[in-house]
Amino acid sequence: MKPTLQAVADAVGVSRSTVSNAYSRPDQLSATLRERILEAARQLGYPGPNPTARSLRRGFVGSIGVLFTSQLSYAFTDPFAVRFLAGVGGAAERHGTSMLLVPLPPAVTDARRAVENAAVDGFCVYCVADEEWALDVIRQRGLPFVSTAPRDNASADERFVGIDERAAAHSAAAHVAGLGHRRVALLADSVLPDAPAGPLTLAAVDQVPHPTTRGRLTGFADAFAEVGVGWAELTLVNVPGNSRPAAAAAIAGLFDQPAPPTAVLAGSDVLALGVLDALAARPAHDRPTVSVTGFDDVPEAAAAGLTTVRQPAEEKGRIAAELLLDPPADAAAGHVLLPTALVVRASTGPVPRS
Amino acid sequence: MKPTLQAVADAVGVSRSTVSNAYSRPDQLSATLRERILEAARQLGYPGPNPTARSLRRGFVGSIGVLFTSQLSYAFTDPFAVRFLAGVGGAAERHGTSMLLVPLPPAVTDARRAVENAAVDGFCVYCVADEEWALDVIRQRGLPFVSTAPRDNASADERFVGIDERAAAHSAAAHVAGLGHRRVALLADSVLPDAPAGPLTLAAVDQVPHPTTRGRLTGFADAFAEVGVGWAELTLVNVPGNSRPAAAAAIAGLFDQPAPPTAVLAGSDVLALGVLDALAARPAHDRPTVSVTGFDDVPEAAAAGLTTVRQPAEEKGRIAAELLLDPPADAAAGHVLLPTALVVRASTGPVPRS
DNA sequence: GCTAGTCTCTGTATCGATACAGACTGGATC
DNA sequence: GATCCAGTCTGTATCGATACAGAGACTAGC
Repeated sequence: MKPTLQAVADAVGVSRSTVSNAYSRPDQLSATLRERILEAARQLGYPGPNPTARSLRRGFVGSIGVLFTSQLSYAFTDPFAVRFLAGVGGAAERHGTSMLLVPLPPAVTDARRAVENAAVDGFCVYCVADEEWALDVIRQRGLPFVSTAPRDNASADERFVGIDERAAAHSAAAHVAGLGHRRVALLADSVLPDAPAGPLTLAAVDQVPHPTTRGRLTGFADAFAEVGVGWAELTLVNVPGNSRPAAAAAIAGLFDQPAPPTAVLAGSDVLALGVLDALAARPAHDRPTVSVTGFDDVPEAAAAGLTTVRQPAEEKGRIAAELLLDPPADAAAGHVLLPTALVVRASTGPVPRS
Repeated sequence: MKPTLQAVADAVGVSRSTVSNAYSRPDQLSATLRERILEAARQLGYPGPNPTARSLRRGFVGSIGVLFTSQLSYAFTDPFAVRFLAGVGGAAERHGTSMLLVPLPPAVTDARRAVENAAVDGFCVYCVADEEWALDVIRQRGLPFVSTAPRDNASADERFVGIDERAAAHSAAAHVAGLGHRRVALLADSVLPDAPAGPLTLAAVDQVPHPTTRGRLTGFADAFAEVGVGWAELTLVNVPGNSRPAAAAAIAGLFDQPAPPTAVLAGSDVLALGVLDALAARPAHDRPTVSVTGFDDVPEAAAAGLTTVRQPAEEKGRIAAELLLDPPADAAAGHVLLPTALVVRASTGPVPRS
């Protein structure tokens, strides 16, 4: 059907190797012969070496995988994820490498298979949930990877780019505590798997399984412990899924309770924006003054006047891809902590006198 | 190094074929033998069939390519492109297919090579510039593709999903014309390749090379022709690149001219938002009242109160992927025109009395 | 004139799997 | 007891290229 490299070789009367060299190693043959070969290829409609066959023989593919442990369409909805992807894309582009986005089916068995079958040279693991099984598969395949979230049993030689979640969260909470807030709600995505939306009682913050969420909640708790507010006095609110409507729904009832929180610390900007939505949805005469903080500093946060913790999203993606594409010789350099900064905007203020 | 399928076969004492069947065709062997094989594979650390070798033999890859004729990092900056990608991603996910984002180097020779080398089963071509060369390569490779923008020499059997650019643009312009505007600027990205930012004189709209841009500009011109304003009376403004700052820079000087436009029709929301930025940047006492329209209805448009033409971005991506992944038997069904709608918001109003 | 060295090009082995035809069992059918 | 058949498994050919060692031809140097 489609001509192969052999067909071109036969047409020109040279060996297959020579045709291959005409494409991949121009210095291995004379310019005139090379031109003759390419011309013959053009005549025959030969589209160049088959990428799959070439990858098999060469032992690498020329593309890196990005793994989201969530719906692929969700990834494009999350502004932080999009900035991250932009960073990965930029680095990949500079490196002449493609990006493979691998959707993971809900069932773990199928998802494992998807990771096993991805034709890539390595993975950037952007996790929104527990992804240990995925790393197992990647290790088994012998592929390099970079993870972007802290993990409980990460080994020292694993490449990583991320932030100090706990310290970053602390900065936001300390700001809110400094404004005098003592009745505070902490809002986070999937605090416990399958927990319902709304307030959730948890004996200790250590029980939160997902390391990122645990890190942020711990940072929040740290800051309030410093002003004498213990974990048990904080209201923990679970949101199943990182979306504005979900956050709005989870928080809505809270403001109608006897002693409602005067501040809400959210584990992401998306959640925080959902809290602002919930407040905005109330009639003006029944709208409590609540301080709200987010996390990430996505583009929408600035427009909404949201106080938040900035982390460099695009940078994170860029560095993740670079750590993968040209690994530093020094193992320590493979562990990158990015700076974060508290960005104070209009969404936080002193406790209103009631 | 890493065990191959052969190694597993040897360990269990069966043929390579049988091990292959254990993975890919479980009905071809007894359940007990299959279990023995998978167990041995686990023992040996065999990560499952090599994706590349499998693809070579089977003749397909299990992933589709998305081609942007622009920087990959740019694609994630453009809100419309992001929604499009979300649509493609959702469809790919449902189909169990991966998405390969292929960055194209600036030089055409290199870019051709990139398209030749992409290991995919087909392409969604999201073009922001002339992409005929890319389609040539894809056709030569014998791969299916779906394009999402009108093309001048598209053949009837090519799959396509898009909108009636001209009619959609007409609806926006007719709205503005109906408000009484007669001094109007048309703003578009890359009207002519390499043209400088700012006003551009063009004898006729047919001279615009890019079909999408030409379609929209023609629609704008149509509506004004109907109220007696000819092409020559419209101010055409070129923006090199679809970004807010570029649009702001290109339009800025226009409002200081003798008879400034009372309305600006932009070829995309991003450009329109740039116009609003340019206006907002002026001191309040020197800020002309200008009606502005966009195109696409990206999420930011609603927040900015921008009058625009809505086209279903995510739907476009979804349908593009579906046309690629399960092609309709009927060729006519492979050509999908999506509906558009004029969304009137605060950014357009009657001509101010001066 | 002979050895070296450089340029080109060829031939064979190999990358790691899947497809497909066929061989072998053991029981059901008549 | 011969025939058929379904259920399992094997063996060989093949997918389309690249790597690498080596063969010829040709120039240079002494």
